[in-house]
Amino acid sequence: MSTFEYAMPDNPTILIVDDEEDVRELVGSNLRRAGMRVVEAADGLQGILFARSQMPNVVVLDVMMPGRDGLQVCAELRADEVTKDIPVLMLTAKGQTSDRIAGLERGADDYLAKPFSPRELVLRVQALLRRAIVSKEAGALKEGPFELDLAGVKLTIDGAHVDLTLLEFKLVHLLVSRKGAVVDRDTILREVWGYADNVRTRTLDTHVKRLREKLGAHADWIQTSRGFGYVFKAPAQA
Amino acid sequence: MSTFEYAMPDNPTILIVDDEEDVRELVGSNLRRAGMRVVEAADGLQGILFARSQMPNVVVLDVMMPGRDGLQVCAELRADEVTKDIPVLMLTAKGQTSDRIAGLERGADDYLAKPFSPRELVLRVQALLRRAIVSKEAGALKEGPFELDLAGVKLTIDGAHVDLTLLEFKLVHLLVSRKGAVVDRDTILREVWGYADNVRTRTLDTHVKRLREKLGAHADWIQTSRGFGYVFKAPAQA
DNA sequence: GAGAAGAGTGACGAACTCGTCACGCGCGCC
DNA sequence: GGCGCGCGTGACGAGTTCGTCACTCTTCTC
Repeated sequence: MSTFEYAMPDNPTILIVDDEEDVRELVGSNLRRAGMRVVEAADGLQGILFARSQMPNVVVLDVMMPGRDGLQVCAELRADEVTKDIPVLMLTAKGQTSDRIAGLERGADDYLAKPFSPRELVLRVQALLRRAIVSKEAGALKEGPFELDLAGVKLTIDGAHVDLTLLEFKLVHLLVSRKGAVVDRDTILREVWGYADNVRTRTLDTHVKRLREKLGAHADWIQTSRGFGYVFKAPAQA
Repeated sequence: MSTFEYAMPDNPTILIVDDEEDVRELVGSNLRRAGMRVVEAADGLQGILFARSQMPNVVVLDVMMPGRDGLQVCAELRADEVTKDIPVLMLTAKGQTSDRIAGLERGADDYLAKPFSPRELVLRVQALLRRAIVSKEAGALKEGPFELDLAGVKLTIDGAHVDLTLLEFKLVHLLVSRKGAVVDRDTILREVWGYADNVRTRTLDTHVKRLREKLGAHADWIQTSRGFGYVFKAPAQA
């Protein structure tokens, strides 16, 4: 069984907030070795300022700090519209469950107790980065040869633009976003056309036909589930 | 300092995969009490089947199971296009760092060692759900009274739906996404209409007029910068 | 195999979308 | 203040989109 591999963002920025220089150095060098750009803040206030100005991809945040502690910093990041969505991984002494709960309640995404394996730290940061990737891709959808650009209301298949009407785009978007699952007729009519349930109409059939015509050789990615609805999935092999 | 609060998705679905019925019951009752819908699978294979058919919001997955263990299940979920993005939280016996590392390497998002606090479990599931919320919101844009749903190609103003043509939607989307910045005519024509630079046309003027008509009382959010283009910004006060 | 039901298909026409034109209004410069 | 230019406006018409209809084909059940 091979190790799972995700693509990483190019040179992600990680902000380390810890008053202990040796911890910053340990964490920093390991993250740099893993291909990340590291910014260091020596206290909570500096951490908040850097989070706002640098917009890092992940914040690694020590709980025990003089002045503003990690719990306070996390709460402030979450309360600020600019930084509220930045993933936060908290470092703590070999603390109790109650400490971890306090952090999670303040919006932390993950927790790691000192002393920790540098390898585990890197992997946890990478797991948080993966979630950010999924988030970034929400404005686009790629399945098989199909690529939907939601902002531009554009479909391309194997790199070639396919000219769709708005209704056709909504239809293929619904089916692609539920790839592999049969979407029943009432659901399609409700979500694409805004119809109530149990409406008798042939317009869906007509639009599926028109969409398939435009998909050309890839028409068979949209398959009929008789008596139920339609499903977007790869054609069976010959 | 008050506890941080995030909105939760309506009735999220959590899939629990564990061969021990008492663990499934403990985890399940706590998640249900927290407002979540719970699906249970008694072994790895059933877990994979349910993940595909139910598309849960989070999978809670035990490592130690006869037959297909949690590491294998996680790897298979990640290898499958349909389930690859579902967040996975792994449960293990009081294991070593090396076990956690193996799970993270196979694509798990989080880890919790038995015995665990039910409160901590709920919070960690909620943290994973929050990440899913951020992901869902990437397809929306909100500025002042304007809300654009990119996936649905829908504009609402102060909660009221505004019926736009595709071109009008693209136009308002471009302006809103650059809120406060003047977008010059050539840029608008290029990005919305696909025209080359220096095209002489009045169609933009006409469409801005039509869009303003549809915006009614909010027409003055779209302002003319004479000789340059248009800008989306809050109207000056009287 | 027969019949019923569901989906595919081609064609029609109403409604909508979009670009252009010509006139009028407003702004900025001399 | 006058003039020129840019933008607003109403109207027109070509082209497109969309829903419906009727016929045909396919699938499923008895």
